[in-house]
Amino acid sequence: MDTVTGIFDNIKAIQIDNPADKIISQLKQLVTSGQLKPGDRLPPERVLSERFGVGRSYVREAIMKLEFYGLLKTSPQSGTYVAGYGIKILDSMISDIIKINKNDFGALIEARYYMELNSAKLAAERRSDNDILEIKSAINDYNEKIDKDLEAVEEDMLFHIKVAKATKNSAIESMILILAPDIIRYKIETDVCKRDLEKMAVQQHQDILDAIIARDAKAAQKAMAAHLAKILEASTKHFLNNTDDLEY
Amino acid sequence: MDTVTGIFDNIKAIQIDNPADKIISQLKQLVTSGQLKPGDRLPPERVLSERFGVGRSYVREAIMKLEFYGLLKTSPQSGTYVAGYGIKILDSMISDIIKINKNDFGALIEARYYMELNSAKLAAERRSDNDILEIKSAINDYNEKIDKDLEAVEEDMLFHIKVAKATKNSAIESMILILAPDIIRYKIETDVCKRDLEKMAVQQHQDILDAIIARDAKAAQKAMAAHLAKILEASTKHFLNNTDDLEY
DNA sequence: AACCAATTTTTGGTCAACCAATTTTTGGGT
DNA sequence: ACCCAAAAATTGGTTGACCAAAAATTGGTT
Repeated sequence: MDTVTGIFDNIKAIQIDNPADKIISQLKQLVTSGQLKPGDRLPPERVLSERFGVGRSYVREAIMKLEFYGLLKTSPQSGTYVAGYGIKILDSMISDIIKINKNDFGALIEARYYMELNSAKLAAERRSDNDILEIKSAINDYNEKIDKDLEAVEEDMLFHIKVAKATKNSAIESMILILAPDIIRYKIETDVCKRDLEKMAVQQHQDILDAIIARDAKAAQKAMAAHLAKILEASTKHFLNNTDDLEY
Repeated sequence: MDTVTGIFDNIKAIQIDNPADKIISQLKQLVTSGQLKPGDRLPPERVLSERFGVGRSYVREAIMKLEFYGLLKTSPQSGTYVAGYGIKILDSMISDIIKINKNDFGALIEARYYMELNSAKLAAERRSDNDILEIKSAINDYNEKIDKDLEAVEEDMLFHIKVAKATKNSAIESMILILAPDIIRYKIETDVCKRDLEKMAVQQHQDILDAIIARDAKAAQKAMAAHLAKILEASTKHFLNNTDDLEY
């Protein structure tokens, strides 16, 4: 036995969590325990870092994260304040923030599916002429790749992003954007887009575009549903789903 | 003239943007100019901070942000790498990330509307018995506040969050969560929820719950649409909307 | 020439010190 | 007692320095 590493091999795995997330947990506890009430000012960053036994960087990171979700508001030379939301909702939201970005693919694909249905619908209602041009361009890029028998996952995603842009709703656009990378990763990893499916997509994209051009919201939604049906079906088997009813 | 401040009053206002966002812009330029190709390793943080003339903290903040959206991946003692996505989509996504979180309320409310319709539907399909209990509890909290003639914006939001939890889809839950604070702010600022609307909500919440208990997806969706109709209508006047078709 | 172990360098991770603006305290003047 | 300006303390903002781990280099052995 030249080394003793074998014994400790599976020790280090614990404590993988980001320090910032642990700080968020601690802050949550401060809120739930009543030590930190809505509207209160947080202790100074220095105090927090000392009390939590961690560098100030992590405290700031945690605060930034919480601020991103609207739970904290920090004013430059004044302090950081808790949103005036009420303890119950604060508690609930902090809990969810911690487990955010640990989504399973099934949930991601499904969320995207519903999001995109609405995206297509609203795009059809509100698209400008320039939107049409951009979507056409994205379709062309996709088709070129397919013609050359190349992978075109990103070009497909870009098409969807352009459609989302046409909705003129920045919130919806942002959401589809947030989902995009995971979707791409999923598609590539699971090879859910077989060659024949990609060929079919050429026509499906065109159908969606045609409906958007015609400002036919219902047709656009239906075409999008058809386009996404396969990937939804393949990825949400763990949900008790019934995809045959398409009227959302 | 005791002071000369008057002259400089409107000088400082420029340069309001977060330094991190400017770094993201610069990184975007590196990508578009071809100096940084997909899959490449970024220059070390120190180099970037020097080249951009800014502290390393901001570089790290920008990288963290980009990493959150899946565009970068940083490995502890190795380096930060660009996602292998293709220049066009990278460019498009970075652009959108910069303008994220600057959503107008109209977009927010609308996005939430569609999200919640699906939330209600999926909740009806997948709710557990415990979900029912939690939703009931949220409804009770809301009703108590209303009975006492108190504001109950947060309690209402909590109801919606509980419904979202019942979907068992963490992605959808997260999205509703992200939208929640802005919605609350909007409601409070615009006083869109008049007293009579809040009274109506008591019954509407119950309708939604009943549909969820009955596992009637369509009814749940419809009830949710009715519940959100007013606020949607009030906030999306700048969109050319037709809210009378409820089949999403 | 090829391989491998020891060493050096480079990397992101972490922390502590400094800065400017704000707020609070102080103390002299009225 | 009150007021107001000056100084001290406190705040988040910003920067640079140190750490351990990983990668690259080196140099000797086969």
